Amino acid sequence: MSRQKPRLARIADALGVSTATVSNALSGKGRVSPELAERIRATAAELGYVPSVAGRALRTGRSGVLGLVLADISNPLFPKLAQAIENSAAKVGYGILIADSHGDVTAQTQAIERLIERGVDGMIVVPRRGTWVTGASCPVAVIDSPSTPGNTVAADHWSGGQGLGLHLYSLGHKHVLLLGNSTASNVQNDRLGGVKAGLGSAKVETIWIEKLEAQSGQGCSLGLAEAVARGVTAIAAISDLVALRALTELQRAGIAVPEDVSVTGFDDLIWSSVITPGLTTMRMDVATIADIAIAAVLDAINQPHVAGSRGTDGDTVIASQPKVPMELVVRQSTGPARKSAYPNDNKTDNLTAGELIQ
Amino acid sequence: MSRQKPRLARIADALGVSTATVSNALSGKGRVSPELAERIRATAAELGYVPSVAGRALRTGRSGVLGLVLADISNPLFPKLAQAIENSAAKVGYGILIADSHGDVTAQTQAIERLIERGVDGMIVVPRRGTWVTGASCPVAVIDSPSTPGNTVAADHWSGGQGLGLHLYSLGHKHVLLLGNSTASNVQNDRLGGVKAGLGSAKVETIWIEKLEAQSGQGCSLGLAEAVARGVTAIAAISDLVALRALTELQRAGIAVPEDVSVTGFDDLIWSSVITPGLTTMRMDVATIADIAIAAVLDAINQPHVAGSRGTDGDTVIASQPKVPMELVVRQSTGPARKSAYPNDNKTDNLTAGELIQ
DNA sequence: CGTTACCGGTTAAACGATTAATCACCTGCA
DNA sequence: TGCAGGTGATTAATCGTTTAACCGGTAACG
Repeated sequence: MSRQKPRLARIADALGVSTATVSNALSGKGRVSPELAERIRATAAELGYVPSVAGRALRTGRSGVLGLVLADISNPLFPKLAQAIENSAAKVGYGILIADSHGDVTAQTQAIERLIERGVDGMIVVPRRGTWVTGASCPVAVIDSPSTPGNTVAADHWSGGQGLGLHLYSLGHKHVLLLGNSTASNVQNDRLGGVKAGLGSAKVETIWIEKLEAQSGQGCSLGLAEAVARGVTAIAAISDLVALRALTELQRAGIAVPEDVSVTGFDDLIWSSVITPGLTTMRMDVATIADIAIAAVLDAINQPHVAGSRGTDGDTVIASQPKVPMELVVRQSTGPARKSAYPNDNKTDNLTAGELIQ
Repeated sequence: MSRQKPRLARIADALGVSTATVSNALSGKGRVSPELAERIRATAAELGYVPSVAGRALRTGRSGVLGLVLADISNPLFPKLAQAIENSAAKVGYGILIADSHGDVTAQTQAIERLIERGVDGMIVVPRRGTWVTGASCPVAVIDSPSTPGNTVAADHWSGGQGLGLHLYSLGHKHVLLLGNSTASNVQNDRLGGVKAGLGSAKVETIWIEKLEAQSGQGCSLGLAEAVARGVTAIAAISDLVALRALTELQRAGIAVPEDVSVTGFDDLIWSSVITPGLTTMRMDVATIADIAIAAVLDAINQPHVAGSRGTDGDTVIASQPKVPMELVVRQSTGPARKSAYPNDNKTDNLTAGELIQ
């Protein structure tokens, strides 16, 4: 059955009507009698008609494809985000073309250019911190941080941090260590700022890992055992990845989580639930974020045309709801603050040691 | 400067030549005098000409886009793979359209259909184990496992496993626990089969997690402490994710890695290097795999047309080199097998406990 | 009864690039 | 001089869809 792939004309011929009528019937736009429309749909389905995107794109000037550019695809959060965006886009009939920007600005610009050449109708960009989206001649939605200018939509990192802070505070933690990577990131500042706010009067220290590693070398110890020794009862990490690093460093040092110290992360990555103890973390609602971002871009695309600039001059699109709440996921890595100092008193600790075995 | 986006005709007008000549000059195909070609290229660049993919696609029947369908985008290995494939495709001027198949077969079929409708020239599929690629009317490359029929290219999981087994064996491990998820996966069977082969005469036990969890519930203990107690000195996990689960379960139980037991994974995921101890693992060469897969698909696309079936009937494409070697990454999670039994002898163990502090 | 409005379609012109066919011109050779 | 052959460019058809414009016919309306 090697029939040629049917075009509009073939199904028009089969029914003795014009291609225009078929087009109208299938798109439901023009004026076609209901019964004819039905017959057309039927034969279209029967013949296995698949519209040619190329033909349509050429005529309408729309490709039906959006670009997704990510600062660094190897970011562990990317899979969930890509999945969510692809789903949201598919729901409204759009495809997603991916582009990796390897983290640096020139590559990001090139990636954006490639997408433009491919004729995307719009783009979703998750930029590298600090970098700026530039020179896109189509609507662009930016997913970064609510406190970043030009941001379209993002998780409410600050409130999320606050929720985590409150969680720890309500467990009685009065001395908390914060683990960040870089002070240059809005997302990170938002998150840790929120945590501090949630912790209220508790004592707070902060370690910036990038700075630490610049001195002590990549992958160096974070000195968590010492921190616990000087009274820290909880560690709030900027991400699950950092939390994991902290958790294993603590466990390796024989410090029990959560009995001796609680640990929290951010992102709810895939492994957070399979490790022991399960990681208490703050999850972002990627599905909602994706929906909003896609909707915002589509709005801009379908805008008759903004009065002023004709070129849609690379301005990033704005969304109805820029902040999306995060969700606290409580697992086993957080618990009540220990009362006793550590590890100076090695007597009652035996009962935690006992728990270790179970 | 809101000039209309220049078409071929505009640059033709600017030089007083025909569009055909411009097209020929830019593509280097027809006969154009060198100097005129140069002038054309110059003004094209000056005017910022960007060819319309829609127009070209309509005429040539090629979209310049490949589809990438993944069983489950949230697979932690996906970022690296997607990145590699996007890179390889970009090198040869192709774009990558993503599609998520949510793991189940119907969704996978739908995803493939969506890609076809979008007019992709070919596809790369990383199928869910067991599922079969069906009904694609374009060249398809499958990345799964060398032992899967229809596979185009994949990492040599068996040899990789063997390498891991040899590594452990050379460290003196004579009693090894293998951790798999499901016996239904070719990849997993290849990997563990290879490990066994590499371990030679060593004693080997295997735990299939899916089976275990069916009895004892999701996220249950894997009983690793007991395994160590009965003499296991090394644990080879089917993936880094499982290795991580094992590592934290061990650490939580106060068992030192690698002093008391060595742990290995597969994949070299992003976190493998940041945890303590760093995970010894087997990395697949995603870049090479991507290159080969892309090349195979492109070959099929550019094939004048296979003598027989006109429809390129969904047969998966074959590659020049179906197996790509894996690379052993040795970190701190593996070490010499302990000599003494465990934990029956709790005397010399103090020295490992001493090491814990450092 | 004449004018208007609508209804269910058809015609034909784009959209932008590629490419086979054609053509004018020049050179070389008999 | 006449003809074959090559060169550098043009002409025009084509890909498949959308859509503004048009059209004959009928019903409504003043």
